[in-house]
Amino acid sequence: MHLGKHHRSVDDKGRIAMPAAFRDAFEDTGYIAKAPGHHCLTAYLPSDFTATIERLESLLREGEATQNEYRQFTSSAVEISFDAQGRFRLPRELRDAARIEDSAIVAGVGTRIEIWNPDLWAGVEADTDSLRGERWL
Amino acid sequence: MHLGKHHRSVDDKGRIAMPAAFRDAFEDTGYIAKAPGHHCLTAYLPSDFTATIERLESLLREGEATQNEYRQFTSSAVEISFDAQGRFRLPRELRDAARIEDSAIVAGVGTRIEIWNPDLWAGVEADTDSLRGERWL
DNA sequence: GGGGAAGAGTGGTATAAAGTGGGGATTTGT
DNA sequence: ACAAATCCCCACTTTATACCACTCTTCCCC
Repeated sequence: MHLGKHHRSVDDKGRIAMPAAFRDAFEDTGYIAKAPGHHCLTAYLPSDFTATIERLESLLREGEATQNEYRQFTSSAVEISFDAQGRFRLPRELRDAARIEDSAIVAGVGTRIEIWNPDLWAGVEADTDSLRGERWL
Repeated sequence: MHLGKHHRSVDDKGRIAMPAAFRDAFEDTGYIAKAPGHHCLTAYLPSDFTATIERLESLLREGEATQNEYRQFTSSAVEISFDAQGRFRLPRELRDAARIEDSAIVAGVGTRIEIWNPDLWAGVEADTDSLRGERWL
């Protein structure tokens, strides 16, 4: 369970410090991919990533997902590792896809961790139309 | 598991640098063939290639594949080797088949590696109709 | 409350590796 | 024998990786 929102600088080499709250969940590596249909990235623990891939491959065999869907997800993904300071490197390709420049929001979203452009994240928080917490609080 | 998208130049000798992320998976050689039904090429590790051939031959015996299908796949395939810089040579025949000229996209697509004309790859990424990630994220 | 230690976040530099281009010898085919 | 293609080096540029240094906050412990 990942919780909390963290603002992080992104230096000119694309390095981002993984918030300490999330860091311990990763052993040495993790995976990052574009979140389909959203303007953000998703970070996965190794076990979560392989489970996700297997879910997608299963849908592919059943004809419930397309080859292009599979191509987009796998080809956007990268394996990450951490330096001695707990930072990982976000390739330019992924930074561009999520419009991330010199800072980012790393947010724990329950089952997953998302990485956002701060301005786009502000849009998430500004979206109060769909708030109907009375149904689940 | 092959992941990530890499843009590569193709020089006038048809040489392409295999992305370092994939290179280690190949020992000394590999195989490249036309991807049936798609406008791209597929690169195989030696073990994956023989497994693919055996799968196709099995389908052939069961009458689930045609001799022409078998002819097209096997005759399009070439064995590749790598120079000291990690590059392989893509024969003109295959470059023409995939409309590859002076640059290419080499993409890790989970179980396989694909080689695309950059413009045709852009079409893959533009295909958002089939994106329904909420089903497997 | 003050001092010190530990951890978190940020920035820079040096070294290694990856990617690219080209020359020239050798082989292949005509 | 000649032209074209292929192979084997070498050289250069860019990018990634490892390492080191500094600041700031937090948390103890005295």
